[in-house]
Amino acid sequence: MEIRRLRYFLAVAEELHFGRAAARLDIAQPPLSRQVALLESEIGAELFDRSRSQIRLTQAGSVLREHAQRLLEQLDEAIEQTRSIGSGRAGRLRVGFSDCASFGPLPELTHAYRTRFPDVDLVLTPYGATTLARALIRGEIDLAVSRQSLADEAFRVEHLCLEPLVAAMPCRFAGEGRQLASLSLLSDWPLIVYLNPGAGQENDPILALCRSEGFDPVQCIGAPDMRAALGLVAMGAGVTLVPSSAGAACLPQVVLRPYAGRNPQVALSVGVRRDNCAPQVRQFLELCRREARSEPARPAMALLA
Amino acid sequence: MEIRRLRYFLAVAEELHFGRAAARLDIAQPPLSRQVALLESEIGAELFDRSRSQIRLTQAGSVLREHAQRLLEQLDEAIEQTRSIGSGRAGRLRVGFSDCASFGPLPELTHAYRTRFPDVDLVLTPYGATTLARALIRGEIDLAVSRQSLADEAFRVEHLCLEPLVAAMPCRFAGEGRQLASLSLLSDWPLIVYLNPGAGQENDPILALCRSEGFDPVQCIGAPDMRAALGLVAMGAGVTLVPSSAGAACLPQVVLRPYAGRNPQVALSVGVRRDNCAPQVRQFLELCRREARSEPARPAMALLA
DNA sequence: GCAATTGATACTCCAAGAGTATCAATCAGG
DNA sequence: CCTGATTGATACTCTTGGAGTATCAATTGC
Repeated sequence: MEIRRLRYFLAVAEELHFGRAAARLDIAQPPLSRQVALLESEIGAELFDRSRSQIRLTQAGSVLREHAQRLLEQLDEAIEQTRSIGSGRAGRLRVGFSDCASFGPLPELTHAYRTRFPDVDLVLTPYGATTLARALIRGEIDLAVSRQSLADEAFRVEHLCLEPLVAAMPCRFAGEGRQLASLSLLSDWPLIVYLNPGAGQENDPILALCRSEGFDPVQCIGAPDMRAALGLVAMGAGVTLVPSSAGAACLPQVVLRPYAGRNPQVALSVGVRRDNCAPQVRQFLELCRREARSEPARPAMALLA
Repeated sequence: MEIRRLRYFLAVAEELHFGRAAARLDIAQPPLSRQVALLESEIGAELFDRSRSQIRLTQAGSVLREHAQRLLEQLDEAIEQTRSIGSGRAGRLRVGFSDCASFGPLPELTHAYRTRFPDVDLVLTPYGATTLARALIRGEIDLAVSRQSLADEAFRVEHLCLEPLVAAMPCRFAGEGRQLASLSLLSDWPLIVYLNPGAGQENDPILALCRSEGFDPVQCIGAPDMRAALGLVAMGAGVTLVPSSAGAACLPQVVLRPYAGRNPQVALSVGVRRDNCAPQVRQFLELCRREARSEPARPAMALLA
């Protein structure tokens, strides 16, 4: 059974005239007659009553016509839907993000993507820092957005943006100035670290930064994520460093202060499995790159305005 | 788009292995790869992720697989249904009958047909004597069963059975004997005629029979159908002649009496348009012929037993 | 690093579909 | 009742496209 025969049959069933049907199909009449006859012998049923000059559908032909019409419509629809998904206009995109990625450009990016691709089902799932990479490896998500490094052979990682770090400290610790003259001014308070909760605190990049600035904090407190770290700061437990965009989620008891000196420009990065070449992924990443170009990282001072 | 490509694609989607899929389809692997590639370029979407040694379905492929599976099932079902109707195992058969055809072999015939072809929707519609032939001409029914003659160039007519006529008279008119010595014994009572209500009474075959037996009834009363005629007999309005099988519908005030002499053996006939070669019609008529052979008309005396 | 597996490619061959010419049957009109 | 027109079927040829064989390239597992 070939679709062509159904199409030919349907044309004849609608025109009830081999000549007109052939013209509509843009073929000659004899092959049309032949194909319909082949269809009839294939099914084993007369589809047309040719006893008069005006042909008519038999019962069997009438039923087949309805089926054929429905089938061809469904086929077109299936192809169109498949094409949409293949082009990235439709389908599904699963983005996992670690908690501290909620701040920064991700909300705007997802909004832009949804606006550009309203028929894609964008599934956003928060993950803990340790489970995000695993979800990406297992294929539970297509994209992983995180501030942690997603270094893995199987991943391709792009930076969404680079943000300077700023000091987060309780209001009552904070001095007058808008900017800390040096990061070492924080050395008297406990340092709250949170970036790699899975790994040991000793490897934390914030702690490493402090050491490179020439001091060791009096104490090091681990927190599972940035939000928890800011909570600890609000409670006066210590100080920490956060990306400047974290200001959006800052608690009233906390002030953010840029500081002079070396600033490692913490990155928000997006990871994707190298073997994932889904158009939805590709287009999301392209959108990321465009946004990154058009909207450079806000200067650290902006959040104090 | 050709069905073959969908079948090939589905095989690969299920096996996730071109070699095994090709073996299942009983073709070589290269043409299978080619056809799948052609399907992909036709749709304009990658259907398989071939980046690893183990191929996988893409989103688009996964969606197309579901559609293809459903479509192919529906196609098979459509063909099977069409085939059933074309063979006469399923479909619809519209039988019209005039009232007086309810008596005689029609009930048993329809029952036998329904038993033999349970999937055919047998539509039985009663018609008045005048509307039956019109319905057949218009194609509103496939078969017309009637005791009237359905003579028309466009019809093919077969006799279902021949039945002797018997006299129907009110109990109080009836004499002692089980059989009338002669039809002319009825000459003193009004004759009720009903066979051709559309045509004039003068052409009624019952009246003609009486005349050929050598008498004119004292009066001639028209009735629209046999049931009405028997009602008139029950009310003592006169006498009539009915097919012997009418005993089944006889009222208690009426007795049926065979009579000696010429009996025109009224026929129950079935008419069909010559251009109607539907298998349901053909098989119904074949059933009629078989029944007619296996069950000859009951002798008139039987109904008195 | 090498052998094995697996899908893609190049090329040939054949079958099936499409075109041309023509026939047969039906129907309308004189 | 005959004739011409219409319409679908048939015979034959040609071309397109699908299938087979041989082979290559890439990936994977030992």
